[in-house]
Amino acid sequence: MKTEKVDKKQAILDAAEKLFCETGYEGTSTRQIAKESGANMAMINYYFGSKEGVFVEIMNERIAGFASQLKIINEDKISALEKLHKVIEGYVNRILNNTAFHKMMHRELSLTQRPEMYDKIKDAMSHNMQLIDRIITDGIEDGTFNKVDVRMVIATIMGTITNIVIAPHKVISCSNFDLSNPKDKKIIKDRAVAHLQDLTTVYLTTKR
Amino acid sequence: MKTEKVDKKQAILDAAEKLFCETGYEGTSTRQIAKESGANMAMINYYFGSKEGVFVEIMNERIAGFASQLKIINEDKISALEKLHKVIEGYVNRILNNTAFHKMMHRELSLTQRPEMYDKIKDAMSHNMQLIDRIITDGIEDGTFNKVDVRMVIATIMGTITNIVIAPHKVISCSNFDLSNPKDKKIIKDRAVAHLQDLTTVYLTTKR
DNA sequence: GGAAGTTAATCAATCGTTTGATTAATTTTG
DNA sequence: CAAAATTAATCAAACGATTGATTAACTTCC
Repeated sequence: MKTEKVDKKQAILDAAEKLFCETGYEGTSTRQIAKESGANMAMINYYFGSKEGVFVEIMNERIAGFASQLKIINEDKISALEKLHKVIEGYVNRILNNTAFHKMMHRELSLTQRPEMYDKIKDAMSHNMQLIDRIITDGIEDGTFNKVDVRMVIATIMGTITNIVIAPHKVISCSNFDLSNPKDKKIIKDRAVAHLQDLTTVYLTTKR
Repeated sequence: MKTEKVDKKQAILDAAEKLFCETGYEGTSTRQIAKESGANMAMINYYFGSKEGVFVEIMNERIAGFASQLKIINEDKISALEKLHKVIEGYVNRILNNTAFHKMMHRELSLTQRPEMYDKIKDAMSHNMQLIDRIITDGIEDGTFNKVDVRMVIATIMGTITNIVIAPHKVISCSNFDLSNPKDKKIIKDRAVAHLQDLTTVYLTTKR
């Protein structure tokens, strides 16, 4: 008997992430998840205990993948500006390669009903923020960067990317544009990186 | 007999907006709305036809208040940069004075289940975007602004503000900070306006 | 044969909505 | 003017449908 060994557990996670992204956590029923993943409803509770268990698992999985990526940058013997540009490129890439999850995460940040999840996301983000904060602060202290409102600059960098993901129509008015299309995604990625690198270069290093 | 004539209809709208913001549309039940507003459950359908009717009414009310505000700016005989600074100040003020609604609107943008609502929000935003687009484009054409990726600059301005509203912990790490506290809100407002005006000034007008 | 995986059937709880009745205010009529 | 008719507002109760979760039986596999 050749059962197609597509891991049911993973299929549930994938389907749930897709649906949670599209219609929200409360807007998605366990029956939808079961149908979309091809698993029986009871499998959700069998593997994850509850609907929220699925959600928590997705978030934990993704957040774990967060931290492992940006360590090396800060050890390179390159200028603060180059470091920042590397971070921007990495950040844009990761977020635009995971737009569904990023939307989900951001939406969860704007709700109050799962405080533990809010804190978890906040902690995961603050890690990245501290990295950027350190890069910019170092640049200011060694005189290569202007004195700026560091946290606001970070909010600008992250906010720009998030805004592009959630409201791409702001950037591309073309109606048949689709972020899930690899070609369109590449275009947006390049534009976002170019813009943010240019912006930070001018704003942080222009003598005035 | 002087019954306290607090309009039940408005009470429902107020309660619903508060709850929709805190726990999302799907996460809020009509029973909660009824309880919070002090109205009977049936009044929701009596006045608005359905739960979604309440939601649509809230959005329409708010979006209507949107358009009426920014007309004058573009007629002033002031420079493109001054216009942009005025727009930034107005935008920051409006969004930080309506953080709850703005969160709700932004969350709705990231969902796919109510396309008409998505389009409605998109249209309301595009109006403002065209205004900013025009200001920057004019500045570029008359030579006072550098040639930049206009839509990306807009995404940066709007994204920064949205990011501050939804994730204020990024800007203020102080734990007992509260955006609903007028004093704290004023501080954030001023910082956001100062940052964005400084950023746009440097980025758009620095000769290079 | 027993642990792990899978299924259909079922559970109580909650969902948004509707109902029929009642009250209070307003308008019409004699 | 006052009785009658009409309207708007409000209520408790109930509706059918759906929710997340659980059960118990069945299958698969080592």
